[in-house]
Amino acid sequence: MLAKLPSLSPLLAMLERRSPVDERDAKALLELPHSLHALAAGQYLFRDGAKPEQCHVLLDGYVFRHKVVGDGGRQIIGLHMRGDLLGFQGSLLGTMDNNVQALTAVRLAAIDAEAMAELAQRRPSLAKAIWVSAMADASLSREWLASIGRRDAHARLAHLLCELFVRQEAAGLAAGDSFELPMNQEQLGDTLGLTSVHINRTLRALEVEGLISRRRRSVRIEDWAALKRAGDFRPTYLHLQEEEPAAHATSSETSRPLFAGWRSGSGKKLAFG
Amino acid sequence: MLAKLPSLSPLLAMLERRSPVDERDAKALLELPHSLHALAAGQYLFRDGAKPEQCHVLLDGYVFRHKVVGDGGRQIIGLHMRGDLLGFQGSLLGTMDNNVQALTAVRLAAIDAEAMAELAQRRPSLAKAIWVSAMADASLSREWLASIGRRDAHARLAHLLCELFVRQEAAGLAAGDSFELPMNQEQLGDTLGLTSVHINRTLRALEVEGLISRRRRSVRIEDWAALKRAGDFRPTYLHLQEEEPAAHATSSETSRPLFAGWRSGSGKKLAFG
DNA sequence: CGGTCGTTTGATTACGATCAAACGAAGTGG
DNA sequence: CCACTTCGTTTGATCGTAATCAAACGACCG
Repeated sequence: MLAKLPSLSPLLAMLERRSPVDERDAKALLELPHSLHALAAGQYLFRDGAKPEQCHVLLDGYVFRHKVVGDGGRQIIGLHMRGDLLGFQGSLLGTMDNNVQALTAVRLAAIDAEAMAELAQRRPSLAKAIWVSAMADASLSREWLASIGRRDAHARLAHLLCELFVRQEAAGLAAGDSFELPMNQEQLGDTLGLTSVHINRTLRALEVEGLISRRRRSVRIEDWAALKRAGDFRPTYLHLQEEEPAAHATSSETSRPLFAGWRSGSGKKLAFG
Repeated sequence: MLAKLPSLSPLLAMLERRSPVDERDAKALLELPHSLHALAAGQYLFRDGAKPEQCHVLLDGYVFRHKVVGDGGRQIIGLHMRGDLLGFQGSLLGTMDNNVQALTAVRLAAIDAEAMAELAQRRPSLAKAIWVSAMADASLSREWLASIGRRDAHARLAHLLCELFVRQEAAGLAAGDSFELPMNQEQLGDTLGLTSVHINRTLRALEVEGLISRRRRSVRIEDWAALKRAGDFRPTYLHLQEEEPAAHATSSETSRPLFAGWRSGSGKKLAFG
């Protein structure tokens, strides 16, 4: 009955990017009842403390999650783009512990969370795919944690730009070597734990070093290798199938030393496994 | 057939702390085949880049996850204690993107990841409980992100101490108003994105302010209300059933303003939902 | 053409890093 | 039982990255 391209196909595409979905399950997913909505930039999808009963599939535009700390500071803890599933975790946990807000104008499809959970229970390949996408999401948070905790402003910003580029590319949103930076400098600061002033200067630095150039909200990558190096960017944590251009052997990850920082006296290591 | 207390009961207890598990499913879980292991402090459970085929239930001791960034710095991205399930996410994603290492001497049970996943597929209440615990884990990362990004050293440390206390209490590990701090000051620094020197001074500050006292690796909470205040600690993000002593109305979370930091011109807010 | 939002730049401050060294506790071997 | 070692904690002095405060500038909009 659905006309040409089903509304939920961006969700399916996102899931299939990380885990195969068999044909019957795909069909069932696309036929899930849903309603379409449009939001202006700044509107909330979920608020901290809310009890979500629907989850949303992001069809177009950008969305961010954030937490507000005691002194009024805001930390952006996640960015979402086309295909991402929002609020599924909140519906499982019962209560949202963060805010989800539209970064740009946004189109989305709302699905009953119960129906979603029930479908996942009956469709193993879908359940797996949703699991994998949720775990990949968590993986992003952990990489951000490492970035904010242990990289300086320059590397942090370079890392975020790399991530945005690769994710947009994977979602079919990046054109060539340019991508959209859907946030202003204050929001960038709140994402990286910096101030907007410092973002401005750091952005400028990346530009004069010849790593990127900007025009309005669009960023062009002038030197991908150098940007990756500056940001210490290794895309494994994104858990996307395709491993980037090439020249990036995954096996090298496995053979890294990894003993850095541990100086316990207990002689034997690796006795387990 | 199982003698007295089944080995996997800490896992079941952890799951039931967040989501009910019905009796048949609980029994099936406890009967999962597994092998028991002991590790010394410093040994690795999983390494970045590994492809785990087993997951581990932590029976005793403490474990931490960490990432190593380009310049050799280490960021600790998670702490685990009795009952926690480790490596399930890694087995789903196929490749570990962080290291999991014993913080103290540790006892654990290893379960075949396939068997675990299959059991979850056949046992709805278990599947739900595992989902919820995984999502709660992700929720912790997000709170840590907010803490490292937007709280100063003093608040960050106070927040971590609050979290450790509440989690140990929930796991039945905290005695009265004292709890174990299973890490040294360098590890605390790597957890909070600070140096060990600064941890030392901040710890001292919390002590002279009368919020805590210490003896060896044990911390006693001298003023819980003040410590929570100092750390901006609101335990919602832990997603534990019990909501702490009392005097903490969850509904107050819902009614907070939450507009802080957003200054978009697009007049209407909250038009959605 | 004023008004608002976002970007850019400058001057100063401060929080936490870094460097360095002494001290204390626990374990080891003579 | 006491040197001796090792690991962790503590303290001091100085440095540097990023915050803060302040203001001008630029772009878009009605």
